[in-house]
Amino acid sequence: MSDAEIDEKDEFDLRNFLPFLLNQAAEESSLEFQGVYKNRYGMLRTEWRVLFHLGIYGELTAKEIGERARIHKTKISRAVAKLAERRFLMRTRDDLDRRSEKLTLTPQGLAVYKELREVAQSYDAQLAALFTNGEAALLRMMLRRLAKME
Amino acid sequence: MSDAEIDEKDEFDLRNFLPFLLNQAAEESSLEFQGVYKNRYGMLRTEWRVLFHLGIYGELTAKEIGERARIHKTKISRAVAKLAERRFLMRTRDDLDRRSEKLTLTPQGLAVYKELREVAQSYDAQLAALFTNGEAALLRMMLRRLAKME
DNA sequence: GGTTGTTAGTTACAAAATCAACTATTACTT
DNA sequence: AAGTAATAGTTGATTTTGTAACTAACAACC
Repeated sequence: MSDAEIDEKDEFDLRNFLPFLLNQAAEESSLEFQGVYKNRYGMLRTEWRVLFHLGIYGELTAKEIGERARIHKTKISRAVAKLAERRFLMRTRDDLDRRSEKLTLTPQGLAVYKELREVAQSYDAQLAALFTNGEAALLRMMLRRLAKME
Repeated sequence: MSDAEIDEKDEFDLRNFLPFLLNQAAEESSLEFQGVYKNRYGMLRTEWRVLFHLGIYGELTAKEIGERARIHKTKISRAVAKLAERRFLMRTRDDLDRRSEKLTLTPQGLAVYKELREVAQSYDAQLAALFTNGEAALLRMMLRRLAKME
């Protein structure tokens, strides 16, 4: 085997490449939770995110949700339309700026949010249980930094 | 404010929910690298992954790549077709099992892989520099566990 | 050796994401 | 106040993904 050929066998390991690892972990960890909101409520990923934002923070505009979760406005727009159609949220024009509308969950939307929150919390606990408390806390911190959320 | 209303203000924090955090971090961390393979080579995510698998491991079948990276066979099929069209890889029927074909990079494919690998390595280093060496190593380990890669 | 079941990979159709252009409203500039 | 630019959100066209059905080759069983 020549030196050139040895060179081909490189040491780069995909299984250590952070963007790849993050994607694999994100995809894998989304699966179980996705099963719930998708099969049980016919929801899409952006939809539960919007629902959660409203459930957690109360009244928000589409723009605000988009900024917080870094979701493009067309995605938000379509998710909001679907959630409104299913009577999970209500839109009211903002009288101070009539271009935007304030979004709030309906009682049904809130009920669904609360159910999903339960599932989310226990799933999160299940994932965190793979590590010690300190490790899990560190992981969350590191992910927030990678996500430029801090 | 009634107890019921106080109850609505819940302590669930999306910014700590692992599937959400993982997704945000994955998306954010993919951006810069995506810019390179997308703008420079008109490649899609699945395509660079296939390219990398072949660059790193040498000859593989579509099925093997799919298993290693947990990518669905239709995605692989299309990625392989595009890479073949651009002469980045070659397909040769496996004579022992003529259903499958062995995939290998062409010299051009290998050249592109090497360029992308450079970018990937320096980008990875840049991300890892957000943490201490020990933290980064722990992060990779935790992500592999979450991705069920170990 | 023919029937039935599996497997590798492709293709067709439906669902969803992306990108650009659009409407309506507000903000800025003069 | 008119004209221009900017912003919130929507819509339509294109691209990409996901799902299911398909072809071709192999395996197992009687």
